[in-house]
Amino acid sequence: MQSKLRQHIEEIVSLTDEEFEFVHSHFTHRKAKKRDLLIQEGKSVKHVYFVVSGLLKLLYNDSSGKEHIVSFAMEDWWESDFLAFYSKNNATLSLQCVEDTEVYCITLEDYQNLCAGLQKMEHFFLEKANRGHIGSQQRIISFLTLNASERYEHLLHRHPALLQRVPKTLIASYLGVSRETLSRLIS
Amino acid sequence: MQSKLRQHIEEIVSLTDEEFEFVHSHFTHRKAKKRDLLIQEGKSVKHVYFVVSGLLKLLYNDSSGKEHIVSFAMEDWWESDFLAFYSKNNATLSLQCVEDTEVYCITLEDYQNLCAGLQKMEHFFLEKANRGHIGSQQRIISFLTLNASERYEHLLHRHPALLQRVPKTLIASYLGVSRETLSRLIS
DNA sequence: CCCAAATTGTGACATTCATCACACACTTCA
DNA sequence: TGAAGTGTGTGATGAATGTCACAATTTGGG
Repeated sequence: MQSKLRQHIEEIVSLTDEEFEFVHSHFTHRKAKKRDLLIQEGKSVKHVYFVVSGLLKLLYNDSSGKEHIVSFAMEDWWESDFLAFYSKNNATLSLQCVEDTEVYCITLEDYQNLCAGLQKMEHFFLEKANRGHIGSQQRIISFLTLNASERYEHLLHRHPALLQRVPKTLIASYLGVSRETLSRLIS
Repeated sequence: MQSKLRQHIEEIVSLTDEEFEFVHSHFTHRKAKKRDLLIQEGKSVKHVYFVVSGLLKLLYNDSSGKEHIVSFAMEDWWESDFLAFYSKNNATLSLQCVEDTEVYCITLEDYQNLCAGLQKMEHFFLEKANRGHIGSQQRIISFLTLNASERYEHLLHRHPALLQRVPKTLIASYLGVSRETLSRLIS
C-alpha cells in the first residue's frame, strides 16, 4: 500500500522510483483500532500522520469536559496537532480513531530532513499547508455567515459520505451545535 | 523601508545582501489610503500582500449584504484571498484598508519564480503557511468552545492594541456577533 | 468652523439554541 | 443471551443573541 502515499504525493509533484524510495524511508507505518489515540492531550506530539484508510477526529476538550471536533481526517488527509508538533510543546488537542485506521507517520526530524533533502517535498508540503490554511478559513467563514441549519446543509453538500460514516453526535460537535439541536434540524 | 521586509524574512531564514536583492526584485511597492480596496470581490486576485504599515481587513459579504471579517492584517502580516490567488479564480473575499497602508506586492508568477530560484524562500513561505493554518485552527476552536463574551476577552488578551485601532463594529464582525451584543458585553 | 457621516449605547421584542430529562432502539461482547 | 454502553429523538424551559428603532456623541472633510 505504499503506492497510496506515492499516488497522493504525485498529484502535486512527480517522483522517480528512487525519489519515492527516499521519501518512503522517512515514514513509519502503523495500524490503529477504533478509539485508539494517536495524539493525547498533554503528551508530546511525535508525528504528523497521513491517513491511508479509516477515519480520525482531531478534538479539543474544553474546561467543562465537553469534546469539540476541530477536524475529521479521512483517507489522503494529513493531520496532527501542528502547533504542538512544530513547537515541541505538549498537545492541546487529541487525535483519535473513529474507525480502524491505517496511517503513515513522520517525525519532525524526518520531516525536516525530507524537506532539506528533496526540494520537491518542501514544495509538496507548502501546497498542503496552503490548502489546509484555505480550508480552515472556509470553515471560519461558515461560522461567521451561516446558522446551525445552514452549516449542516453545507457539510452535507461538501462531504455527503461523512454523514453516513460517523454518529450524529460527532457531526454536531464538528458543527458547533448540541446533538439535540442537530437532531431537530434533520427531522 | 525595504529593510522591514528583510528583517521579517530573516526571523525565519538568513539572507545575504545578494539574496535579499533577488528577493526584493520580485516585489512591487504600493501605498493605499483608508477604504481603498486591494482585492475586490468578483475580480481577479493579482497579488499576495505583505503589510509594512497600516491595517487591512479581509472580509466576506454574505447574500444579505452583511460584511463579515475573516481576518485583520497588521504590520508584518501576509494577506490575500489565497484560494482565488492560487486557483486564479475571481475573488470571493475583499481586502480593504482600515487605515492608510503600505504594502509589498507579489504576483503568482513572481512567487513561483522566487520559490524556485531560492529554496530558502520556499522554506520561509512553508513556515508562514503553517503558522497561518495553525492560527486559523485556533480561531475555529474559539468558535467551537467560547461564547461571545469569552471570544472578546480572548481577543483582548491576544491583540490588545487592535481594539484601540478599529471601531467596535469591526471587532463585532470579526467575533461573529452583532455590534449591539458586543456593546452590551463591554459595558 | 460646520455639516454629514460614522460610531456607540440602549430599550423592546423575537428567535435561535443549549440544557435537562426521559424513552427507546441498537450494538457489543463476555 | 443478557447487560452495559452507544446513538438518537423529543418535550419543556431558560439563556444567549439577533433585530429593529432611536438618540447621543464623535470624527472627518471641505
